[in-house]
Amino acid sequence: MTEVSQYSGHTMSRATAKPASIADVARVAGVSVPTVSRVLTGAAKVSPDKRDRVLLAIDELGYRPNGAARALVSGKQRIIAVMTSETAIFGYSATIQGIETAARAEGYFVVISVVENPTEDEAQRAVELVLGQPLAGIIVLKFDPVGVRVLEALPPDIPRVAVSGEVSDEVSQASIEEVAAGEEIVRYLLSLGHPTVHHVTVPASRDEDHRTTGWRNALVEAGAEVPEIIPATWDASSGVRIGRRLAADDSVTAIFCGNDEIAMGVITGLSDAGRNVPADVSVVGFDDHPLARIWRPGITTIAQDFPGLGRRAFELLQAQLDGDAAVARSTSRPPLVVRESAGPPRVR
Amino acid sequence: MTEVSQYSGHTMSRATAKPASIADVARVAGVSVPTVSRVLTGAAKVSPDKRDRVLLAIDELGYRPNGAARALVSGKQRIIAVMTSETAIFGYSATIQGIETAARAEGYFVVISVVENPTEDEAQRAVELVLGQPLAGIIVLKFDPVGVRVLEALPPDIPRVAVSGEVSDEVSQASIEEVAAGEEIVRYLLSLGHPTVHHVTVPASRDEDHRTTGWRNALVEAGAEVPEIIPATWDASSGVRIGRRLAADDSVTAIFCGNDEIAMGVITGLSDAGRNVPADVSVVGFDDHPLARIWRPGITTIAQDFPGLGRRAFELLQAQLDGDAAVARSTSRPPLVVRESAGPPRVR
DNA sequence: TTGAAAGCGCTAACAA
DNA sequence: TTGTTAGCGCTTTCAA
Repeated sequence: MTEVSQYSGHTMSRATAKPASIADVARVAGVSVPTVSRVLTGAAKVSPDKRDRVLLAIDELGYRPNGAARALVSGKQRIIAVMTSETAIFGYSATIQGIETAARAEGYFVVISVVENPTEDEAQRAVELVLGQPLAGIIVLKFDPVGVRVLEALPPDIPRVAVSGEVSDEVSQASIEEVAAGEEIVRYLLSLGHPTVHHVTVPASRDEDHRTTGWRNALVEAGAEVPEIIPATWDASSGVRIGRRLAADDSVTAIFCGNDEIAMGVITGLSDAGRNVPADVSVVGFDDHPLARIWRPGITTIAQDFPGLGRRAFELLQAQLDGDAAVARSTSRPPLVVRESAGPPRVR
Repeated sequence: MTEVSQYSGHTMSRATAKPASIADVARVAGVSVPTVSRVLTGAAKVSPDKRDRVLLAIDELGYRPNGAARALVSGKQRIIAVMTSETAIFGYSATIQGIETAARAEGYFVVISVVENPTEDEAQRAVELVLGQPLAGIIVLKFDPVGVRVLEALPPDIPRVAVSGEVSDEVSQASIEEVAAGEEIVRYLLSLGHPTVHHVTVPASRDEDHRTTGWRNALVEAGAEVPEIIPATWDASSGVRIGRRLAADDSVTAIFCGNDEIAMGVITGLSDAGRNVPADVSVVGFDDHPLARIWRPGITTIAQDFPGLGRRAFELLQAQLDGDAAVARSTSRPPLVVRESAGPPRVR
């Protein structure tokens, strides 16, 4: 139920009158245009007298410099685009937040460009549109196939950084060592005495994402059976359905989920079906979602530092903007966080 | 632990060579600049012959129109700024997502401007910086005090829309009927037989936020005692501490939380202290967080349509951009969603 | 259908 | 210290 009401009136001038230009200010202040510019930018000395008149005129006219004109003449853009398939999912929004914070500290703004489908066409169109804006550079979130397509569609002469995804020596990249982290959490489960570890995945940027590779590595290394992968969607409810299904299978004693929200869903599904976590089944996640700590049982997980990831991506981009042409890579190793959702298997 | 590695090489040209201009294209194609422009914009007929040569030249040079120049000459900006204190918290990110989706459909981009502290100074500085960008208009998220400050700092001649917060007839506003929703969920609790309802709040845009007003209204209307308000932070862990504390108080049988994440925290705190939800204490939230459905017990809550809220905000802004100077308001009534976290009080 | 000319709002280079 | 001149890259008259 939505309602829209109208209040005509008192703001008629807002959209109609065109904004004051620097020439208007110059006229009102009785000085030349460059003098106004000098006051604005502080690039050169202006006599106190004229400076005051300029400031007065600016105030009187409510003048603000035109960003497009400034960008045009200076050739410096202060906007960077983040191209992504998602903005509201935890990992994405936390990464974007990290980018924004780092960018803001350096005087840059972040524009969001969402590309919904991983098709060549859509990526192409999105890239063309976004390049129509006055951009300094682009950060591509490559958590999923959309990022891959976007990177392919990007022309070669624009500064860009990839976040996560496949390693490449063509493009600078900020990432988290997911393979090692996946190995670590699976080894941890194995060390608890589980014969093997089942794996529920979230949608990935390619056939197999890095945490899945880590899972497989650890299993093979331990000589454990490698069960079939169970795919989930980004929606935690898909985890619930999977949990209910898995509850019926007695051979399932440990489950490694692609992220914490899916882990929560799986735990809920398991509990709904009468299985206790971690007494009957151990479940671990990935990411360290803000709610992972307050969930009961607390979710054992890998603490991905998404804001830090975003910050590192921005730093890599900034290096390019400052003229450093080298392709660079920034990685970090996320720690295992042990809580209560995993334990030894029930002795049978 | 972060590691940065450098791969010098093959991309040296990227940052150095300056991009091709429309004049370059004209020269290569052997036509005049306006002809290239005509091909680009499709504004006028161009002979197939020249058109092909232009297209070829564009391709050869990897030419892309300069966004700043276009914005300057056309006077039309395609970027709208969202000014907010937060981007990663559920309600904020879901609203921003709604704005982005609606904006993208109309060919606009969204730039994020985060203002961390609700001080006049910081709001002023943020507004000045963001207005230095080529913006079409601004959407201010007024879920908290930052939005209020930002709105005060905004010059009068820029198109703007407020999302949520205090009603005003100075500025267009998209909001959700929180007062009525707050009343409804508290009445629901009262109808279950609870003598009164305690209230845990999240940080608000003013002394008392709308859902709190609704809570108070419903209590007063029913002649129930109005307990002291318990403030929480945005962090769900603060809810856990509050839940533990409240567990000791036998008079607390129903708790209305400012959002679902706090409700989850409170439930966890209550459970940690040995109290059962909803058998011993009923707890309800607000927002309908994606995890509210899979939490156990499922959280009874108010389903705020944040993406819809964002969409409506954009539509209001677009009306202004299209020359409609009237101040308008768009509201919607969010429904109560009954799950399992609330029930009748235990008979004593 | 095409090109020449003008101009968007601003900053930078040059003289005065 | 100041003003004049030029020019950023593009679109939009205006003639031809």
